[in-house]
Amino acid sequence: MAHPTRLLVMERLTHGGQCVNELTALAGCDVTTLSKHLAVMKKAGLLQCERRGVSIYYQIACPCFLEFFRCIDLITANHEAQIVNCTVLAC
Amino acid sequence: MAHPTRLLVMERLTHGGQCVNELTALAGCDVTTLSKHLAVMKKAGLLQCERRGVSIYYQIACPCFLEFFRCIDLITANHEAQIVNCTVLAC
DNA sequence: TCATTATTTGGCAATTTTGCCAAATATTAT
DNA sequence: ATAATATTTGGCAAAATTGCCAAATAATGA
Repeated sequence: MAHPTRLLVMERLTHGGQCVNELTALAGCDVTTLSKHLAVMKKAGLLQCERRGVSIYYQIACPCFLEFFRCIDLITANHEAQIVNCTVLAC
Repeated sequence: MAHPTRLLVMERLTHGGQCVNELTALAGCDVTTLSKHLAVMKKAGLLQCERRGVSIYYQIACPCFLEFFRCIDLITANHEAQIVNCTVLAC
């Protein structure tokens, strides 16, 4: 999951399911590239997908994943603060 | 952080700080390899370190990181359950 | 000071991951 | 059945990461 494109997709999916097409536009890469990213994350258990007509919608498989992003945001915010102000903040 | 050795180290560090030497023994790789892993995670803001005499102790920089592991454990447990029993479990 | 132990850094070959192309598969509408 | 749209798969070159060696740096104790 530690790939910029994958993180972008995951963060987008925390706001609701999306089809491959739309995620591709968001990521700005080839559709086959994104499809493979999605396949890897699905296999890992991070995503589920369901077909709706002609499109396939991906969504996050585990609600607790939202906490993960909150954690990451706190870590990076904390880290920035350390770099900029040289102070350690509780997070 | 998405590397087996790094995950192993991070999980170990959730139980308290450790010096490079001990973490190396745990990971079973060259000391220089582990040192580089630690440097990367420190630079990313995941770890802090402090010298105590001759050794350098690394520790997790952000308490909320514990939630992350809980989340990952839930995802993988859920995923296993889906593979084995073909049922979707709440997590 | 010198030797010893702990850790980091530079360098580089080996491995792994990524990303695009071409082709295949699946669904829907005509 | 055929065409059009959406997605996946196979293949492979390019890019990134990893891991070990040799050497450097840091602290401690004799």
